[in-house]
Amino acid sequence: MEEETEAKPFRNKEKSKQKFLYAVEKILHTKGFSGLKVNDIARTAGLDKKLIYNYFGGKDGLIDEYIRSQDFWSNVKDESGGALIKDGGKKFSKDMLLSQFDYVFKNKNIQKILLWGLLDNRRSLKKLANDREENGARLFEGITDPHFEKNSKRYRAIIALLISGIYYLDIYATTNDCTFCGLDLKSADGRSEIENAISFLIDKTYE
Amino acid sequence: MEEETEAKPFRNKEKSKQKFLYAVEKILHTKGFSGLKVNDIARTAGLDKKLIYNYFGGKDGLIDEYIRSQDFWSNVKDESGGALIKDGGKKFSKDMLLSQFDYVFKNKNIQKILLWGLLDNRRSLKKLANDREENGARLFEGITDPHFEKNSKRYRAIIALLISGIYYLDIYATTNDCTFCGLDLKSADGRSEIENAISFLIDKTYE
DNA sequence: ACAACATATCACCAATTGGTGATAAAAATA
DNA sequence: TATTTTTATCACCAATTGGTGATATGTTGT
Repeated sequence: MEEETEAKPFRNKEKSKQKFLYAVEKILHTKGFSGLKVNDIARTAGLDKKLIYNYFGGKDGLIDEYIRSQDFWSNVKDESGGALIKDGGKKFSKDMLLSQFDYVFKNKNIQKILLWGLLDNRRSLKKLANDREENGARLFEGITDPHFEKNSKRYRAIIALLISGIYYLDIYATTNDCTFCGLDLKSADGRSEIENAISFLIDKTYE
Repeated sequence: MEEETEAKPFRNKEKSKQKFLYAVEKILHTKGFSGLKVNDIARTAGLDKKLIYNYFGGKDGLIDEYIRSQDFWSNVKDESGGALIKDGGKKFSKDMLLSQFDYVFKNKNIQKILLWGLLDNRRSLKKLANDREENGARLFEGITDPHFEKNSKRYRAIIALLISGIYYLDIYATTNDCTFCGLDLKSADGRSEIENAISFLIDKTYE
């Protein structure tokens, strides 16, 4: 059934590296952090563990490369072309928060990496944090800081609280069956309630 | 120097159990979750690991008991004696959130346990979650639900977001040097900015 | 004193961990 | 073809993991 063109080599370094990266993802998804053992990773990838040392310098190097391969902020884009500056970034903020709430809930890999950022502080995780900060800087310095003037820092604090709350609730909803403040964060009903709250708070902030 | 009364027995089951619980805390504090190995725990406690199996049934039992020993919500009390119902729980909500922001930041053990709630879902962690839910239920059902009526669920969602945000930011601040939304969450300045935001959002919610 | 019991230690186990040098097999090059 | 380089496997290592039965030592009651 799977007749491959024999032209491309059977042994392929890049393909093998990809297999390892995918193995990390798979184990992370099924067993969590504690399941990330070199032996397991190699077995999952269907390759010898020695290659992990040859190609990535060890388990840490492999994990670092996996983290770097996840492009977290790719879904947050300013699609309106700068026309929204007039509202002080209100619509952009709201859209960004709501899309993050949905994105992080669906993307379990990102959840794991966010958790990593709370457990460890690897070098590779700092790249992610810096990405977030740089991404935010564009919004803050360019749009909201001028709009809120004296209260610009309070606005940053509000966004920090909401982003963090969104992360936490999404991760909590995934690993936990329990409700949070009486809301079922897995149900469409509970989630739309959170969305309403986000929208409401942004509206009030811009009043 | 340490002349102890020879009356109390040198071998003491309860004292030994306490040593194990303290060892868990110590390791959690220094090495984190991954350092919690039976051998290390026993060595840290200065006792034989066999006792962990005798007294707690194993590592999991020990950890469960450690988690149960942490009384999370002890610091959240309604000290006003019901006189604050007239304001719809506004002051209580604000005080509760602000004190949690401070408490979780200072209490690193609680941070670890909160993280645990996002990683695992142990039985013992559900007790904590239930405590939080029951604690919240008193506030919601008794005070804020009647006050907000139709919007009672939105209020719950707002509190959920703020509590979660507070947890995340506190944990983030502890394990990370980086800023969050341009705010230094370790500095008094950055933290008071968050406090202002919490206060501001609650005010707006009650408007 | 003695036994009976609770408390704690020890020696040892199999399985798994991270890690490496020698070697095989495939590809590229000549 | 023969040679060299890259890619991958294998066998093996020491250290650590969780776990237990036999044993020692302290404590209590008679």
